[in-house]
Amino acid sequence: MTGTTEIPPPPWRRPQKPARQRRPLSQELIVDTAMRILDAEGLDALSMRRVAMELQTGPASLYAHVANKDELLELMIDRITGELDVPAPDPDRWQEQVVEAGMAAHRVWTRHPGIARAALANIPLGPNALHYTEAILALLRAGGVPDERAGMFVDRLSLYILADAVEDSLHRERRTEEETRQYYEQVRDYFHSLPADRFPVITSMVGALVDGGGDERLRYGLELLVRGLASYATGRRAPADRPD
Amino acid sequence: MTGTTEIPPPPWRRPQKPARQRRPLSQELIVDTAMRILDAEGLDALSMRRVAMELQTGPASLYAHVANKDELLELMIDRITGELDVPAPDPDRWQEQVVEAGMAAHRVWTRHPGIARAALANIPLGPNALHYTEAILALLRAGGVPDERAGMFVDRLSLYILADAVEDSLHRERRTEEETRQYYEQVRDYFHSLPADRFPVITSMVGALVDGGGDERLRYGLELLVRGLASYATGRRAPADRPD
DNA sequence: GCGGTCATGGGAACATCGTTCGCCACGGGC
DNA sequence: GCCCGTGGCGAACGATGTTCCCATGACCGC
Repeated sequence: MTGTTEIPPPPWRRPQKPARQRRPLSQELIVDTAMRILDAEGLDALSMRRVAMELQTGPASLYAHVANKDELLELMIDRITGELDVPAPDPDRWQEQVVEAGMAAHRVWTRHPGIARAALANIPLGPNALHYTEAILALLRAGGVPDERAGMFVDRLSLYILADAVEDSLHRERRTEEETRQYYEQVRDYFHSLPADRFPVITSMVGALVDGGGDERLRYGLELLVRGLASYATGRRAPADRPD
Repeated sequence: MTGTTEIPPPPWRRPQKPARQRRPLSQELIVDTAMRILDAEGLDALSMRRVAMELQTGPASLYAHVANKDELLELMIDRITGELDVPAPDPDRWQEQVVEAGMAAHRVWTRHPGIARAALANIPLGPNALHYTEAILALLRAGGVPDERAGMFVDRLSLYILADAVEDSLHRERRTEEETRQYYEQVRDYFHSLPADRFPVITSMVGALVDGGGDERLRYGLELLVRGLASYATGRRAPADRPD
């Protein structure tokens, strides 16, 4: 804060003072910059030193507002959890709603490249995560899922979504889009080149093994989980549980 | 240079030569010792230096037999994949068989603490992994699952198993058995202390959220996936797909 | 036999990383 | 008006994966 009765600064000292501007360095500011680095360059580029540099200071300064890197990651994860959104329950469409919510959550995680890796470590329990859990549970309850089933289901669901996001980030980080295509081409050829007598099943179904992009696989897993949950329903069959 | 006409070694230098025994340092030997360290102290303790120290040499020596740490991890993962086992297909029990195979695979991964984290990065494609995939696919085919479904299913199944193993290892590494119990106690209390008007669903089903150990949760997820897969069956209902 | 070549073995160093130590400057309470 | 606590931060510590460069020793063509 520049005082009210400031003396006219000597001209040759002029450029130094504004460069040394008093940036009040708070936990929020630190998380802000960390998020910016994460979104732009991924988790591997996020180091304490990098954050400090962005704030034009040394790494030691951060530790006054953040216990360590793990806490910083937790704060970031909690903030990201706040971006998760769940639709209002529609009992007739609960299965599709759960699948769509899962797809949306996956999109949120991959929007911040690599952070899913850290999120897998700390089960989030902040207010944002609670709201999300509450909303999913409401969806399930509206669909008639008994509580004992629903409780564990949300746990398994978020584990699956995070795992897929982690896998995505790990693959994306070492290959470009084009290299990934070539890689899958090679895998396909490799499968085809296998001896059919030792791998009769694999060689006869290469297409089913390697076809399908990330989104398709993700959705398939979500559907497996949801239909599995629906299969426990005792009396009435859930609406979407018909053969296709 | 020790010439051909070697002078008789001084007695006090004697014990040095056998200690400096020529250990021929091969890729297999490196993987062996790395596995020993992993099993005894976990993935975090596994560093190039640690492996080199165990072999009484410097870290640089390893790079003649192993391109880098990632390749070493890949070799270890491939070896571990060889421990995976799948029962011979019994068409009447294919659902239980898949679940049991999943539980067994999880046991293999957690027997080598932390390695699942690395396995999530590199989808294994070595011969051992192929045999495993082949066996699971045979199980599914015997159960009457169409190929297009089965292909993606094995992918999702192993992703889920690995994810659960990763979660386990991450939690186990920061807390002892007793601390974990206390931790869950705290979570339970925390859930109970939440305002019921803002979190009506969560507060009314705390038990369903926190109860159940790791194995129970793992099995539940496996059953979700398998029952989900069975629900696609068009004609006949799969044997185990009855309400309970 | 013998000299040269080349892969293996390894000591030292480099570039990072997360984190801690100790000092500096400032600002509000006695 | 002094004084002490606290935020800021340069420097350093210990660890990591990896590379440089040199010594050693075995093999191979002459």
